[in-house]
Amino acid sequence: MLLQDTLTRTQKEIRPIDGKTYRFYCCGPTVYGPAHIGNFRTFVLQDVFRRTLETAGTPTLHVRNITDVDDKTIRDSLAANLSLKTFTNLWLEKFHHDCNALACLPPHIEPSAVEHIPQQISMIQKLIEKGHAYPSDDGSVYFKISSFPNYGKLSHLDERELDLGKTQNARANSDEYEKDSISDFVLWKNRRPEDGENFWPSPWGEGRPGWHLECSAMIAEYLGDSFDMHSGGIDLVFPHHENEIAQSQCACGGSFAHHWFHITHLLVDGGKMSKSLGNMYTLADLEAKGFTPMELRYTLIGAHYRKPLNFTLDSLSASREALLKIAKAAHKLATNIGSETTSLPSAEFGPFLPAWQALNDDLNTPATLGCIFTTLRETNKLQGNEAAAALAALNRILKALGITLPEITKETTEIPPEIQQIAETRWTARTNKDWATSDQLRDHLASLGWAVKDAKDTYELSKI
RNA sequence: GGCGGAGUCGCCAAGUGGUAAGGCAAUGGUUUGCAAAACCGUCAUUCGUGGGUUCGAUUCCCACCUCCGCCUCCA
Repeated sequence: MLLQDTLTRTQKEIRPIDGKTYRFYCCGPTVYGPAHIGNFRTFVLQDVFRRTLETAGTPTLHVRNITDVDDKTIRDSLAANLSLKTFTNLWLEKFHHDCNALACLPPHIEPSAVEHIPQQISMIQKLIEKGHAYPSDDGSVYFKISSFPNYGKLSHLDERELDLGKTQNARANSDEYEKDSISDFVLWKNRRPEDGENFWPSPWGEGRPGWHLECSAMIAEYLGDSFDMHSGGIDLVFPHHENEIAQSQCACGGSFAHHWFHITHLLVDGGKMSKSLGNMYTLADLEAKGFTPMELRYTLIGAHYRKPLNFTLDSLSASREALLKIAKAAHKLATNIGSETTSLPSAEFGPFLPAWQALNDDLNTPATLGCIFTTLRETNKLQGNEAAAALAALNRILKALGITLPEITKETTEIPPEIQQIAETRWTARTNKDWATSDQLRDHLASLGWAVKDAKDTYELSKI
């Protein structure tokens, strides 16, 4: 498959370096609160990427960290009067629940930052030894950007005019950590009162690791100095990923990530999602409004990953109908297969080849969905083996997208006897062409929360 | 200010130097006593504005307008 690479700004073929397993790292959540739909856009797209590779027959090694020690987790755990571990576990559990509901495959390795502090300390030591980092008087350690000429390649710093002077003044006025150059970033933070009991011993005194370092240390541990891909939200390009490159290449050598895959942020109602605007949705929020996780997933893959996705509640309703439409078409195919089908489901994409090609063309999920509907119209009349092949192909595509279809078989809900009684009475009236009574009873049923649909020789009751 | 992105039907959203996918909504028909459901159709001479290049541009170039994101923590 072809995929855009942030560093080179070109589309590159996705192929494992070692020719076997595609090994990639995703920046995971900071577990200090519920993940919102913006977070999940990133995780869902990464999941589609992985599923597409695996569908094509390439095994993957998916590593995604948990950031469970940083400013926010410490601040909020103290505010909640819980230990850091207890606090972050709470949100980690919630995160796993949401991921599962959204059909995101669990990463093969999910390292916790707080459990890799020794690795982080040894990486800092290596950086100091090689002259890429320096301790300050207060016991913090900084990365020396001037020691890494390649700094800024990913975010194309040379093309930007970073007003470092302005930033410097702002920092100088606050009693922030000391550093030689304003752009130097912290690797190890000295112990401070507001950290409570959350500090660890180090050669530079008690303190805790800097955020950027966590990922570098865990990557070195599980993927080594060179691996296939690094992925995350677009906001992480600078400075987070830039800093990771600097730390990792200086400490370990190697080429670090061969491909950078960044997912653009989603917008809500055309603007930024924020708590103050009240449009920061979590999965639980949407479920409370009656939507399903799958409807959210469908919505999240409804726009190309490099374009802003304008999320609205209406789009969730549209997704619901669209999913239903696919489900009905799939059901029709299944019905059309009949009993005389002899061919085994093939591994080919058959009539759904255009959909598969779109997916492999820079992960164009919206085009893929479009192709599915177009093809579905043509497969509508297929029978027997052809229907079987089409259905198998459709299922392969849906699996790559991580989409599961809603049940369209009639749910056998319990019908209360009194409701059944009214319906019977109405049916009798209807059979006698007593339309007035029939319609009146239909309205009555509706007011009781039941819809009645007439067929030729029978009727159907369903809850509204 | 710098960097990056976006402006395509009421909404969401692909795409392309050769005459605009798809979904939702809407709407017509078949069906129905009427509905609902289902099925079959219809639905952008037009792609922010103004120029330019071209046989031809929505697609390339220039200018402008509007919007969004980043440059501090952020998926």
